[in-house]
Amino acid sequence: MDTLETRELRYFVAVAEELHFGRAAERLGMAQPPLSRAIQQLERRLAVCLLERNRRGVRLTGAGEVLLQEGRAALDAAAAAVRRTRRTGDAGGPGGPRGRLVLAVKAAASHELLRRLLDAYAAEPDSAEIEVLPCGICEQEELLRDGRADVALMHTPWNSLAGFDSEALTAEGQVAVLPAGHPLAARETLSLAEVRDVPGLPLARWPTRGVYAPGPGPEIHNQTQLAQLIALGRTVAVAPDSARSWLWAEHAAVPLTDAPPVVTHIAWPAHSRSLALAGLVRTATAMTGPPASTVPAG
Amino acid sequence: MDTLETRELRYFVAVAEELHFGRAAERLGMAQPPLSRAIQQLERRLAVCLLERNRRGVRLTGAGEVLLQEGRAALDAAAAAVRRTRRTGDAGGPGGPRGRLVLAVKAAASHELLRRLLDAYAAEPDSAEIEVLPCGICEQEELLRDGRADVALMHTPWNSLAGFDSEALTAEGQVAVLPAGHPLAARETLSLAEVRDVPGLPLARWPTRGVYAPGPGPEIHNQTQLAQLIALGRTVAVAPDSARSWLWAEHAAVPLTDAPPVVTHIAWPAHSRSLALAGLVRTATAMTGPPASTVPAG
DNA sequence: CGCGGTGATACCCGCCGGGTATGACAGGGC
DNA sequence: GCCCTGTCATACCCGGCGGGTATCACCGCG
Repeated sequence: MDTLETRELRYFVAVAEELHFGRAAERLGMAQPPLSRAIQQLERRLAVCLLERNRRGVRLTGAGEVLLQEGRAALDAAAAAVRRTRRTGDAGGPGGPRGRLVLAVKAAASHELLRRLLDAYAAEPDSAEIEVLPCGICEQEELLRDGRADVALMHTPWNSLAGFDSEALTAEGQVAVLPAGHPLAARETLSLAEVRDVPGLPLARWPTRGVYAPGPGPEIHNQTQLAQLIALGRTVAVAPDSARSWLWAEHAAVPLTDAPPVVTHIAWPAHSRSLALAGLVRTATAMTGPPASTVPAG
Repeated sequence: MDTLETRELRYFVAVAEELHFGRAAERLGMAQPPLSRAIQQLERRLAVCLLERNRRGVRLTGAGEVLLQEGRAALDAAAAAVRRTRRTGDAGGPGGPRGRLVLAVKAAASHELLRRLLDAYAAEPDSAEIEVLPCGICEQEELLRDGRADVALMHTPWNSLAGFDSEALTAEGQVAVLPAGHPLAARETLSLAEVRDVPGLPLARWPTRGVYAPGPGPEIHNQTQLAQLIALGRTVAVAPDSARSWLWAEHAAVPLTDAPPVVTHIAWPAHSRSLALAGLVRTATAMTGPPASTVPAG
């Protein structure tokens, strides 16, 4: 009628991502014919054309693009429902997830802040157990959406806070991270423009909101890989001030004068009602200074 | 395995809301035994106890409360996927919902702003058709979540922007709306405290984020009802300045000195990629003054 | 012109979602 | 104490449909 089963969404998303019925069916662990039929039924029920079948491949229509986007969100929501329910079920007790709270943190970022936060929260009366889930660059948003995490530390402008509740915690400047021997490493300060076009030293690219900007530099997936590439003199990176904590001897950090500040936020799914989460957020905001910088949404 | 069908979510949400298998089954248009079995299967698959069956009724466990909340969100997301896909499918064309855009507006609020916005947007080159969906107080959030609307005008602090992208448009003060003959109606200004305890004239209550605060005053569901009750001398209300536009002769408006300002935002589901929506938001922000007041989330 | 690779069709089967009938059990009225 | 009522659970059956296999229709290509 006017409701979609998650099975149908799963099927469509698979096809829309693969743009190939056979591969999609394989990914779903099923045969191709039933998948074709399911998609046809879907299109008939929605009375909408989702895919354009040219011989040789498949393309998405406008409606298909919308369903891909919205369907992913719906699947994430369903997965989140399962995960969060399971998590609270383990520990039991009413009033939301009381026993365990999964905190997603970019690996090796916000290290000092994280330590202080965990210590301060553990000292609170009846605090929940915090499981720290280290994640790749820019992965926090996905983890929050699909329920693998309950709360995350995010860094604007790298992460997007869209769709989440959040509180700003701290702000910091940015530095250029260079090979120690590089001529620019001796400078007191640098500008973004200077760093951007160092001859023979392309700027490393990491994803902003999940997508890599085009450019000549290498695509960075984790901080170790980045450190190595810099140490090898293959790239230069722009990173928040706190990155100094993981620099090697072969690295040099030079403050940037005109880079936007990096703001660390604690973020969680909108409308979360967990007591444990509320306590953690209260601890975090109280710790990093009173309501100097809070987000208006609330 | 580790995925929930929307059917199962629908069933559980019905039971969790009714707290009664028989009534829930009736609401779902099915018999009670299969519903009982479905919920049992659900609990077994999640390996979590969701309901506490005392003889004489049913109660939610902590996990059950979480699943109710998350399940509603997932069902909304699935419904939104259907609705938005259908809407764009009608008009066809790639690049997101191009043909029609549904704008949810509190009936009779922001009237002047709305008119200007619609006029300005219609004047844009290749603008989409805007369908205005008038809605009850505080209903916009639900409409955006389940896809009945694509974009909404919201008013903090009445509405919550949590979970949405938004841009602030205008801010205005608030006034007390009194029966014209009332002694306080002659005052130049009033304070919230003065309005709150006028003898024999309890403050009208309308929902903040969907829930009514407790109090002696009448619960307001729409603006006409409110206007009538005020005119009859049964209640007094606090309303934004623009409410003056719908006042009757029997009403009087007195500015409040210490009420928080009401900010009108244009809000839309996070991560929306519609070109038409982007155009509307651009028009709205450009119209109400340059980037004086924008929300940081991007 | 045959071959490979695409998605669609035809057909069959077994599972499971749903219905009906009934049971188990507790509370309340008399 | 009794039975009656209202609740959810169990037992059993059936039909639909989701999924599999085999095959077709079509096109591009060497």
